[in-house]
Order: sequence, then structure tokens, then C-alpha cells
Amino acid sequence: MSTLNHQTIRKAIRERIESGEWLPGAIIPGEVDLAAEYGCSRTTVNRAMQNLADDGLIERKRRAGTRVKEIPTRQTTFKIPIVRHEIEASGARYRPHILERKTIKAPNHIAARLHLKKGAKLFHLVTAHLGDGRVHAVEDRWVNLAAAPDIVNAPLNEISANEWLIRKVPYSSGDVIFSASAAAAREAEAFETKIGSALFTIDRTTWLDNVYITTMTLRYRPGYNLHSRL
Amino acid sequence: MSTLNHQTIRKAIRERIESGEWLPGAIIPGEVDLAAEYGCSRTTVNRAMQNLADDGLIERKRRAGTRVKEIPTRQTTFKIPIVRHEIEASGARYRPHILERKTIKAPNHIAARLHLKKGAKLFHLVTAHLGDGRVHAVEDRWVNLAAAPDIVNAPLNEISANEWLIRKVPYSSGDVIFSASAAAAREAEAFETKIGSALFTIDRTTWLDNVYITTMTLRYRPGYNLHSRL
DNA sequence: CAGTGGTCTAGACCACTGG
DNA sequence: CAGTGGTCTAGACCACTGA
Repeated sequence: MSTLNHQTIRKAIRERIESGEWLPGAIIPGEVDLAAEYGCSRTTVNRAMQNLADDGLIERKRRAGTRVKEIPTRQTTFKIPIVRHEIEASGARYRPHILERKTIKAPNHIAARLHLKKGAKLFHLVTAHLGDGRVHAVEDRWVNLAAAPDIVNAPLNEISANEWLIRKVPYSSGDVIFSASAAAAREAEAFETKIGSALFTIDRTTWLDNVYITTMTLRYRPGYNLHSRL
Repeated sequence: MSTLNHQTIRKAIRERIESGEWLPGAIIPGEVDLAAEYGCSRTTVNRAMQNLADDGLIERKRRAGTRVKEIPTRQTTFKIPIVRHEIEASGARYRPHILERKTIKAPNHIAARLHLKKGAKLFHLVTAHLGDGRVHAVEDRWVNLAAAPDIVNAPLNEISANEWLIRKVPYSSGDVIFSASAAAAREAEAFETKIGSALFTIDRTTWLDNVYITTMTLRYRPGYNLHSRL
């Protein structure tokens, strides 16, 4: 009957913190004591406590014990959306529309982002992501041709460059930057809005083992937002 | 010498996935096999695999085994910054400056956000967060006076409302929305920019056990961005 | 240097679910 | 209904670090 799993204990301890039984900065009983109190093994308590530490609620130090954080670390996890999925989730039909597509030498600021020498050959692609014909987002992407030469032959009218690259190097690492930017002429036209409109923007650079693959800027239509739980 | 901890195994398996040894969709050997291969207990392998599942690299199902995800779930964890910390981290001196402060009946859209009846009494506070005198962000906050009546007496010239509330209800839950918005007259003046400039914006609503405490909109100075690793 | 958390082990039982 | 992952246990050793 008494469910002694780590999730139950985790929740119980969380509630004791939230209720104020253990105030911020206060020390929490050691794992051995808690194990005795809850009638389970220390392993189980340990697991619950490690999860709470991951959540940013407590701070653990060897020898010093476990304390409730003075200022809880607020953190949220965002799933970086795949544009096609966002559009299809809203019930619309997805279609990528290529606005620009050419192979050129890297401009300096892009070469720097991809850690390449000046003048390296890059594939430049500008795509409008359409949902039922309306532009949902505009993507400006540069691909390192040394890392992914085949992209010049990819059927980018059917599959977006992003998904094509994910298939090629699925488990690469990356940087993400969220910001707000002003619509330039191209975006203003695509979104049927004024130049200078505020657009939610994601910058992303991707690499695998020190080989930089691609960098892109994704500008969403006015009014778009990203939602999460704290 | 052979370090058999779960982190080592986690990294090893990650590399086998990234190298393409196990392709997306393919099934991975069971925990027992891997334990034998790496010469450790199943518990350790299990831990490594659970972490990889949290990372979004693999998918695990009882009976069906573990598979490499077809489309890796891209997710990042953002630490929600405390404005004072951001400013102090840049070496500047933090000071909150109150632009507006009054107790009024809730406008409808705010009452809705806080799940309150129309006309409930709220505390409305507009704060400019200054770093060495320059405005870093403008905060527009509404506090449910039924949940936190003492805020009317808080020394908000010294401590920001956010930090005051964190001290009061440290471990509340919340919603977070990231977006881009256009500077209104007040923000344009504060940031010394034009009306309509694109501002990175965080909306946040906080509650504890079904009692809604506060909702706020935080607009950052032009050029601000949030950075994270994928 | 002693006490705390971090981790591993071997074994066990359970829950779920695909064949 | 059998095989997989999910979890718990009891015990052990280690690493770190504050008193």
C-alpha cells in the first residue's frame, strides 16, 4: 500500500519544501535518515534527491549535506520545434517554398560562425515555410559544402533542408539563440506586414565533432510565440 | 583503468549512435547484453540508458526494447535569468526604478490570466531595471493582493518585486512564453529607441496550488538575446 | 579525518506489451 | 505469456570536503 518508489518520495520532499517545513538555506536530513523515515533503502532516497537537484530545488554537497536553495534555479525545457510539425499540428498543409538558392563564397560573418576560412564554399538557401499557402516562417540557411556536399542535389521542394540534414547527421550538437528582430524587406513582404515588425527569431548553428555543418536564422511570422511550463 | 561508471557508458553509446553504428529506427541491444559487453551490472547500463532517453536520443518501451529515435527530439534547457543577476554579471550596478505603482481593479484580460473574477483588487507595478543607469528591461507586473497582500509595503526601491515574491513563495509553478513584441511609447522612451522596435519578451504567470499569484511581461532592450546549447 | 553524497553490484520482483 | 525495461534492496567502496 505505501508506495515507496522514488517518485513518491520526490513529491513528498518537494511538498515539505514548498510548505515551508524546510526553509530556503536550511539543511535537509541526510539520506540515511530519510531512508529510515520513509522506510526504504538509501538508494531510493538518493535517486529522489538527485532528481530534485536536477530540478533546481536543492543543492547537494558531499560532507556538507543537502540544502534548500536560497534562490531556486528557474529553468524550463523547450522542445525546439520542427517547422513542418508546427504547421501540420495546426491542421494546415505544409509546403516549403524556396526564395533563393545558390552556391557562393562565405561572407565573413557567416564564415566566422561556421569556423571556416574566408571564402570557403557555402550553399545558401532561403526558404519560406508555408502552411496552407500562408508564410509561417522564413529560414535563411548556410550549409558547409565540405561537410554536406550532397545537399545541392537534395529535393528541397519536397523536404525542408532542415529535415534533409537531420537525416544526414541526426545527432549533431548545436547552439541556439532566441531573440527578437525587425522584419527586413523580404520578411515584410512574405508576412504581409511592415518593414521593422517585431519577429521572434531563432539562430541555430550545428556541428558534429568540430566539423561545422550549418547555421541558420529562422524568423517567425508576427504574433508567434514559444510556450513552456516552469 | 576501465572506468565503468554510467557516464562513460552513456558517452560510449552516444558515440555509437552518432557514428551511425545504430541507425535511426534501429533497435539497440538489450540492457543485459550491454551490461555483459561493458562488463558492468545491468543497473549501471539502465541508468545510462535512462539518461539518453531523457536527452531525447532514444526511445524505450517495455517488451519492445530500445530504439534510436527516427527524429531526435531537440530540446534545450534555459535557465530563466533573474534580471539583477544578468546585470551584475555584466559588471554593472543594478537598480530598479519604479515607473508606476498602484492598487486597482483588474482589467479583464489580466483577471483572466490570473483566473480571478472581474474587478478583483490587484497591485500594478511597472519597473525599469537599470544597469549603471541604462535601462536593461522593463517589467509590467500584476500581483494578486489576495495572495500576497504584504507587497504594498515591500521596499521595492531596493529589491525588485520578483525577488520579493520569490522570497515569499519560492517554489511556485509557472507558465513561460517567449515572443517578440513591438516597443510601445513607454519602452521606446526607456530604451531610447523608436516606437515599434523589436523587443525580446518573456511573459510569465506564477501560481501555487491553484492560487494565482502574479503575472508579468518583461521586455528586454533591443539586441538582447537568450543563449543555450542543444 | 570523519561524515556526506556518488556510485556500483548482484539479485530480485514487477509492469507492461508485442507476438 | 514471455521478454523487455522499471524499480527496489542491502551492502559496499569511494571522493570529496568541512570541521
